[in-house]
Amino acid sequence: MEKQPKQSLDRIFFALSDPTRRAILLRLAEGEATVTDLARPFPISMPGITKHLQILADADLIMRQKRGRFQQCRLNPASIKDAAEWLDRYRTFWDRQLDALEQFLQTPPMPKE
Amino acid sequence: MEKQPKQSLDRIFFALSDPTRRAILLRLAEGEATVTDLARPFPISMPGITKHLQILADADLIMRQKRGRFQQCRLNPASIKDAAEWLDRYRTFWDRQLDALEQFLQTPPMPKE
DNA sequence: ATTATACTTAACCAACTGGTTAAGTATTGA
DNA sequence: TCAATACTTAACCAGTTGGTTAAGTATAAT
Repeated sequence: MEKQPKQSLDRIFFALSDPTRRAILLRLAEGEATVTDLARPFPISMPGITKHLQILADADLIMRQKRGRFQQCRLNPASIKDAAEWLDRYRTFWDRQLDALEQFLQTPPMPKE
Repeated sequence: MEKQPKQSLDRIFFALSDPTRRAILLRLAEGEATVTDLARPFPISMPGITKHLQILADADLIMRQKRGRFQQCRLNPASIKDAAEWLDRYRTFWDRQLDALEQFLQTPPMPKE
């Protein structure tokens, strides 16, 4: 049913659509952490956290690196920009339309000449 | 399994995670449109489009209004800002961490005294 | 009054999500 | 060497998604 491979933005926005994953990202914004660290605040089993991390990694929002027994997780600086840029582009259109709407609704305050 | 009601950001980011829905939003950024207008570019049945619009409306990204036979759809100026603000906040953290990382990696160019 | 238009609703389907428990795999500490 | 730690993988489950077709409901046009 889903034919073409999922686009990067699809995966990024989807990853951001879950509150646990957003909380993990905000935690990682303070610095890198192990999987157990990341799991601690949540009432979710370790495999559950592993799955969330997989989704974040698939979206290139985080990077992982094994150090001994520990898996260090940290943010990936590249990916978030794509989402922010899409929203910015969208916001530009949006503001323009909003301006047009206001202009339309509002009687000109004083004719220019 | 999902207990608490879905948060606004959850719905917004989820709505943005599908390319058809993002395309619909970009189309609506050019001005309001009917459901049939919106459906035209996509190889998707009308009920499929109706579902996408429902998801966009649930996320408060669009508003709908019946005019005769037609359903006029337009952007909702309020909702997108939430997503953009979350990303901005996130980006701030991100940049800060990126700076810290660069500072750490880089030998100080010249000792201060 | 009938027909065409512009949708929506209902019912279905395969695939995926977000969670679980149980079992497996490295690595470390004693 | 053996047990504990820090995970991951596998298998399962109920609910959701993204699509479908078929049928229903207003509204408009003839």
